[in-house]
Amino acid sequence: MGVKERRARQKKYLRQEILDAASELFVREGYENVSMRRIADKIEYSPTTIYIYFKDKADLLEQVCKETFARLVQRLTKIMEQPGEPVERLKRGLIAYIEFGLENPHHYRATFMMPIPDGLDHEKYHQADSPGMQAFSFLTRGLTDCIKAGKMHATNVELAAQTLWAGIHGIISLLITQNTFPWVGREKVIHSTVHTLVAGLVR
Amino acid sequence: MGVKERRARQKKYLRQEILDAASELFVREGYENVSMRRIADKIEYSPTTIYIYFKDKADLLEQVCKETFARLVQRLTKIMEQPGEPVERLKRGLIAYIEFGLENPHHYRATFMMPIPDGLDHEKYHQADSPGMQAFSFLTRGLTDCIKAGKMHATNVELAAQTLWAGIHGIISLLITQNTFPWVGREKVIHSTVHTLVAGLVR
DNA sequence: CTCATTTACTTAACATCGTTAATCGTACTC
DNA sequence: GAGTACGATTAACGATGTTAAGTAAATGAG
Repeated sequence: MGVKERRARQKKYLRQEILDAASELFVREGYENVSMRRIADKIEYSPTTIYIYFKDKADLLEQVCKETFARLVQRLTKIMEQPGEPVERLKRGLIAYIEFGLENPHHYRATFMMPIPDGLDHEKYHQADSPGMQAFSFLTRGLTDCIKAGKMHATNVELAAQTLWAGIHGIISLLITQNTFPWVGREKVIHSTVHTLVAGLVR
Repeated sequence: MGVKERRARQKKYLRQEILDAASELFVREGYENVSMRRIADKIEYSPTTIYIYFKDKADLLEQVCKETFARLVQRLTKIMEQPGEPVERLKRGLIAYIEFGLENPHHYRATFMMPIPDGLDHEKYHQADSPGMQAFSFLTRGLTDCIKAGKMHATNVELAAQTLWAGIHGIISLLITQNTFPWVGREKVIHSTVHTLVAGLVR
């Protein structure tokens, strides 16, 4: 009886269709401008159907972001596998992270610039296998590589990684929300941020 | 005929009352959890009355944030007036900015972590007299002080200020939204960020 | 084949939101 | 005292996220 399997396959298919529709709307408009009804319209189902596949709107968009951040992890993996000078490699990773954030401003905003829903999720969030945390772990890995190569003093690696994260998150989120600010130049300020952070850590 | 003046005074008084009520709710709940109706309830007026004094919800909360950021400007002014070593003074300013952001997470989020409403505000925002920009100008001032004192190379000051802003904004916004993340310690990571940025710029 | 159960989905509705139009009442002007 | 300007209100619109109840078809057992 492959009937169970077929049904499961169909469910999975619709689930993905919802994710895709939500993602597309989400990319064009922001989180708050995407309504459940519009997503439902797009896939030509009733709005309540979505609630069979996802707990609520927050859950749905969390899954959407998860998909997107998985692509970031792929990109970072590729960079980290490349040989060469570790500090340069770390810098390339930072730049890639920043570019990713600017390419996917709505996803980035949803995952890192939204208040974490108060509740008991204190542990559910920030699990090691979540794409966000995987991306973060690249920082610590890149840093330890630098230390091993003697390019950096072996201070608190975790602290350094968090400092680095703060820095690149800062430039991403500012460029996203304050895009009418008279920046001295996007590329320039991105490069300056990365350079300043790394220089400050190597010392 | 002081009648016109009295009316104006009354208007101003109610306007301030609305601002205060909105601010108090705003501090406790987030932007999205404060409704016009609840603000109206608090001051015991009808919801539509608010629209006589403020264009819409965004306008009202913008004014609330303006008030709050004016306090930050005061604080920064006090710090910048103090004598002493300019790099240390700059650092104290950065710390004060970060502390302010963490003390007023909702106001900070509303002004710097929200998508700028698309429209023609491209110039209205980022006016030099807005408290946000005034606060930013402290960075350039602090940096030029350092350069004058020979503590820093005279590279592009504007670029350095924007880099600094990105960095401190990063740690503020991350600590606000990702407060369940296993930080190595709030104070530690704040200090590390400031130190790294300044060290990276002085080089 | 028949009947009961499960399953996927929809319709209807609730509470709440920001906001506008129409209206009311009163304090002012003349 | 009549007319007016203005502050505030009531009622309503359209839209939101979400839940409860209902429907119709596919599935399983006898």
